[in-house]
Amino acid sequence: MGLSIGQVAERTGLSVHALRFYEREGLLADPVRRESNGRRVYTEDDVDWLDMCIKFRSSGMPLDTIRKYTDLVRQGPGNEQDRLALLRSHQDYVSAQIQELNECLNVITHKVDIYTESLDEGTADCLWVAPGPTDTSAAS
Amino acid sequence: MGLSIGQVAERTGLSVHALRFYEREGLLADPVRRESNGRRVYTEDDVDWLDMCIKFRSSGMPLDTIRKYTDLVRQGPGNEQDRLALLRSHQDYVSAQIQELNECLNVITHKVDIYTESLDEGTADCLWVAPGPTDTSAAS
DNA sequence: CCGGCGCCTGGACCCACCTCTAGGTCGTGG
DNA sequence: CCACGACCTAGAGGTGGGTCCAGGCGCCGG
Repeated sequence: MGLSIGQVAERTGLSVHALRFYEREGLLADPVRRESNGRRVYTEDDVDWLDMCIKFRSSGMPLDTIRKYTDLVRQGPGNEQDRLALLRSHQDYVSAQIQELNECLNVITHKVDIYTESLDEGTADCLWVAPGPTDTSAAS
Repeated sequence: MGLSIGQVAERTGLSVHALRFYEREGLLADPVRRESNGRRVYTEDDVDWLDMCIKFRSSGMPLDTIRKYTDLVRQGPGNEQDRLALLRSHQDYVSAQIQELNECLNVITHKVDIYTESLDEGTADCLWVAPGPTDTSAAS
């Protein structure tokens, strides 16, 4: 049931270094148990928590905010509104990000299409393309 | 028709510093014209190009890659396949990002829902929630 | 008994991406 | 005439998020 840091690294995809780093940074609810020799022993719950942290991170939550959330959880019941607020705020952030990325994707796809067409038709000229929908102008 | 760096900053949302920085980094197709006194004069096309760079950046394209793209464009016609490859690759990258963000959003939304329910029902207990769909366990 | 692995710590380092500073030039308005 | 604000340059500094290294321990197989 106890996992070594190496095993956790393998499961989570985080490096051993990063795992220690995250711990130092206070991102783990409990500071990880140790064997008598000082080696870390992780539980499955630790791994679950880390997976969540990874989701947070990969959706752009700064370590600092993860730490705040962790602190709230560590404090135990009673601050659920705070946790919820934090989560909701991140939820909004992620939604906004997705929207922005979709816009970017549109622009890029538009450009890809133009290049593709031009190449298909051999008219590899006039590839100065603006991001606008009605293109008459400059710069691509 | 000519815009000062300050005006461009305002339009693009980039800082004056960032605009100079981008120029130094070779992200502008042409190295920006100058007035006799050395001040930069931007055209509308420059702004369009910058807007595109911003789209690239905000979708995670590193400056380095933007520079490569810029170089290709600067070289003129003949390398459209290369440009297209670069764009397609970024397109894939952005799509992947969107997918990942959607997964993250699901997880977060799931947690938000759980907290919301619990708070609604006053059962502000047992909020140890795992990211999995069938939650029986630990850590949130 | 030795080599090698996996782990430990603290701190130095790195990278991308800006941002800010110092020190200076114009040009305009009061 | 002088202050002010916008601009210029080169280069230093800062931030976030790790990565890596030196130096060391404990255990295991050969």
